[in-house]
Amino acid sequence: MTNQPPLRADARRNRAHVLEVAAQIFATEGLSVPVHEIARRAGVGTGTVSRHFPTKEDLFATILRGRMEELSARADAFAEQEEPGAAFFLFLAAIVHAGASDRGLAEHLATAAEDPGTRPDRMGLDLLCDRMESLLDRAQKAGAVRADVALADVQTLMAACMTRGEGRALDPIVAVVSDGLRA
Amino acid sequence: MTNQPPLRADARRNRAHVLEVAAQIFATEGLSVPVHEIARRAGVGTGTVSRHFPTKEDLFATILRGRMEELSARADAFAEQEEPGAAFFLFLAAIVHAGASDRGLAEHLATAAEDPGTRPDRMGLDLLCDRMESLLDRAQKAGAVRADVALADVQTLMAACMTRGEGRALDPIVAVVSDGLRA
Amino acid sequence: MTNQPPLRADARRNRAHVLEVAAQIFATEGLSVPVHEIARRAGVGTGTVSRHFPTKEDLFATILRGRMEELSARADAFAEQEEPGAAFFLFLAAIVHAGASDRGLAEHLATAAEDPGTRPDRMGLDLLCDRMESLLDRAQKAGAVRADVALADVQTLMAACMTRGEGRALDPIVAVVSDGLRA
Amino acid sequence: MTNQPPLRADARRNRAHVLEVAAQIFATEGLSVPVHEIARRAGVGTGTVSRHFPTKEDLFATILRGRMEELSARADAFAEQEEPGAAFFLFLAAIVHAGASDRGLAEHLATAAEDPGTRPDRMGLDLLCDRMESLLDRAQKAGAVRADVALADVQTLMAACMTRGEGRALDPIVAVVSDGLRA
DNA sequence: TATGAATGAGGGTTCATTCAT
DNA sequence: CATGAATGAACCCTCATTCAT
Repeated sequence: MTNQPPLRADARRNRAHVLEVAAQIFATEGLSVPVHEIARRAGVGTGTVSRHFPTKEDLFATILRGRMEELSARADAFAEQEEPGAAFFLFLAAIVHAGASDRGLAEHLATAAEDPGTRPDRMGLDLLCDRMESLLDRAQKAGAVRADVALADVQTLMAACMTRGEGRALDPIVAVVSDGLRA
Repeated sequence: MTNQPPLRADARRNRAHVLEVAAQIFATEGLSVPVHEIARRAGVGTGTVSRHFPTKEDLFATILRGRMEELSARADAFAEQEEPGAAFFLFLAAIVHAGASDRGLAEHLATAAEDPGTRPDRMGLDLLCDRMESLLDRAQKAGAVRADVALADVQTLMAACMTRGEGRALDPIVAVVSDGLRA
Repeated sequence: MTNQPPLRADARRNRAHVLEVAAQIFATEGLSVPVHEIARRAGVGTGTVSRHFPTKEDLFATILRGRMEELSARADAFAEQEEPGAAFFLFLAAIVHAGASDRGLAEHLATAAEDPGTRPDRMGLDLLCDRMESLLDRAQKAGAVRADVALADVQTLMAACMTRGEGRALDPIVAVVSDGLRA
Repeated sequence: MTNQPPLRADARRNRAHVLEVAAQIFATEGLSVPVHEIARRAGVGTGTVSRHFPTKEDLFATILRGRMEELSARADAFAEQEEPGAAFFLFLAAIVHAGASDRGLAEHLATAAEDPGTRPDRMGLDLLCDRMESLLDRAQKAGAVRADVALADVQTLMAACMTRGEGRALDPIVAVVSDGLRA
C-alpha cells in the first residue's frame, strides 16, 4: 500500500485540468488522439501528462472509471428512490445517454468485451455490471422486466446502446429498448 | 471518368484473394491490423495490396460495401418473399447477426456516424439505409411497427446492435429490440 | 524454424552497409549512439535500420557476435598451428587488441558479467569462453600457464584487458599479463 | 573565484546524505540510475539534489573524487609504512578491489579514457596517477618492478583491473598482474 | 533552503505508403 | 504486374533540469 502524500494544490489543479481536457477530447474524438495533443490543448508539457498518468491507458482508465462511478452512483440513487421497475429503466436510459455522448467510452466498450477479465475491473465496467445485475434482478422479481433475459443480454444491449448515435434524439431508442425489455 | 481496362486474370485473382483474406482478418481482429500482416497472410507483397487498394481505407471500404450489398440483397429478398412486418424484422435480425460477427464492421460503425456525408455513400451504409427506409415504411403502414419511430431511430438501433456482443447468443437481444419496435 | 528467403541483392547491400557503419560508430562512440544517428550516417531512413534489426539490441548483438566469431576463428587457427602455450598467449593478445579498439565491445563486456546466462549465448561471448577454456586447459597441461588460475580468472582478465586503453601501445600490457600468467 | 559562504548545518547534512546514498547506488547499480531515484532513496526532493550538484555529472564527479582521495591516502600510507615494492603492490591490490566493488567507478573509467584532459583533473584520476607514478618510480628504482613498463602502462592496467569482475575472488587476478609486473 | 511539479528534447519503435527492382 | 525494401512522420515514454511554491 503505497500511500502517496496528497498532491500539492497546483499539481492537483493541473491534474484535474488535464483530466478534464482529456475527457473532453476522448469524448469527441475517440481514444486515438495523441497524448501530445492532449497536453497541447491542456496547455502543459507532455511530461506533465505522463507524470500524472504514466500510461495513456492509465489516463483513459481514470476517466472511464470516473464515468462508471458517476453512473453507479446514479444507479444507487435510482435503486433507493424508485420502485424496482422504474429504477431499472431510468438506469438504462442514463447509460444510453452517457454512451451516446462519449465516443471514447463507446470505443472502449467495443473492445472491452474482447478480453474479459484481463484488467482487474475492466476499467470500472464491473462496477456498472454489479449495479445492473441487482437492478435487473429486482425488476424481474417485481415483474417489471421479462424473465427470459439474462444479465449478459442486458449488458450487451447496454454496450450496444452506448454506441454513439449520430447525436440525434435518443429517447425513441430508449423507448424501444425499454418496451422490448418490459414483461 | 477514368474507365480502367479490365484487370488481367492473375491480377483479378490476386485482388479477390486479398479481399477475402482482409475481410476475414478485419472481421476477427478489427481494423488496426497492419496492412503488412494482411499482405503476408494473403501471400502477396505489400505493394500488391496497395496497388489494388491505394489506401487502407479503400480496402476497408471495398469490403464494407460488399457486406452492405449482401445485406441489401437479403433485404430485397425479404421484401419480396415476406409480408411487410416479417420482412422488416427478419432484416433487423440479419443486420444484428452480421454486425456481431464482424469486429471491423462494428469498429467502423462506431466512428462512421462522426462525419456524415463526408464519403459519398458512407462506405455503403446508405445502401442499407435505403432498404431499411422502405422496409420500415411498409411495416409501419401495415401496422407491424409502431408509428412513432423514425428511420433515424432505427438506423441508430441498427448501428448499436451491430456492436460486437461477446460472442453470446444474440437471439434475446434481437427479441428485445424487435418486441420494442412492434406496434 | 522460420526459414527466410534470401534477401534481395540491394537489401543485402543495405543491411551490410548499416552493419558496417553501426560497427564503426559503436566502436568509436559506444552503445549509446541513437539509432537515428546510425541511420543518418548510413544514409538510410530509421525504418530501414529497424527492418533489418528490429531492436537496437539486435543490431548490437549481430555486430558483437560477428566480432566473437572472428576471434573464435583466430583461436582455432592458433590452436591448430601453434603449440599449446603459444596458442594461448597469442589468443590473449588478440583479445586485448580487439577490446582496446572497440568501445562498444568494452562497454558491453562491462555489463555482460552482470546477468550471466540471461541471453542464450551472452551475445556470442560463450563462443569465446569455450575457446578460451580449451586453450587454457591445454596450456596448463603443457606447463605453459600456471596451474592456479581458473578459467574464470582468465575471463575476468580478458574482460578487464578489453577495457579501452587510451589508444596507447598495448604490447607492454600484454607482456605483463602474459608474464603473470606464465607458469 | 566565487567563494561560497559555508553551508547551513542542515544543508550540509543533506548534501552529505545525498552523496552517501548516491555513492551506494552508483556502486551497485551503475551510472544510469535516474537522479529521481537517488533523490527518492535519499528522502529528499529532486531539487535538493540539483541544488547541491547542478549536474548529474557533478554528483558523480564528487563521489569519484572522494574515492580517489581515499585511494590516494592509502597510497600515501603504503609509501610511508612499507618498502617500495610492497607499497606498490599493495596499492595495486587496493585499486583492483576498489574497482571491482564499484560498478559506477568501472563504468566511468571505461569512458573516461576517451577525452583525456577535458575535465581539469579527469574527475580525480590524476590524483591517483600522481601517486602511482611515484610508487612505480620508487619500486622500479628498488628493483621490485620491471623497468620496461611505463607509468601509462600501469595506468591502463589499473583501469583495466577496475573493470568489474563478476564478484569472484580477485586474488588470483591481483596475483597474476603483480607477478607480471615483478622484475 | 527544500520541494517536487513541470518541462520538452530525445529515445526506440511502428506502419501506411512509395518506388526501384 | 508483383515485389518487398525503403521511407520518415508519428507514436508513447523517460528523465535531466528548471522554477514556482
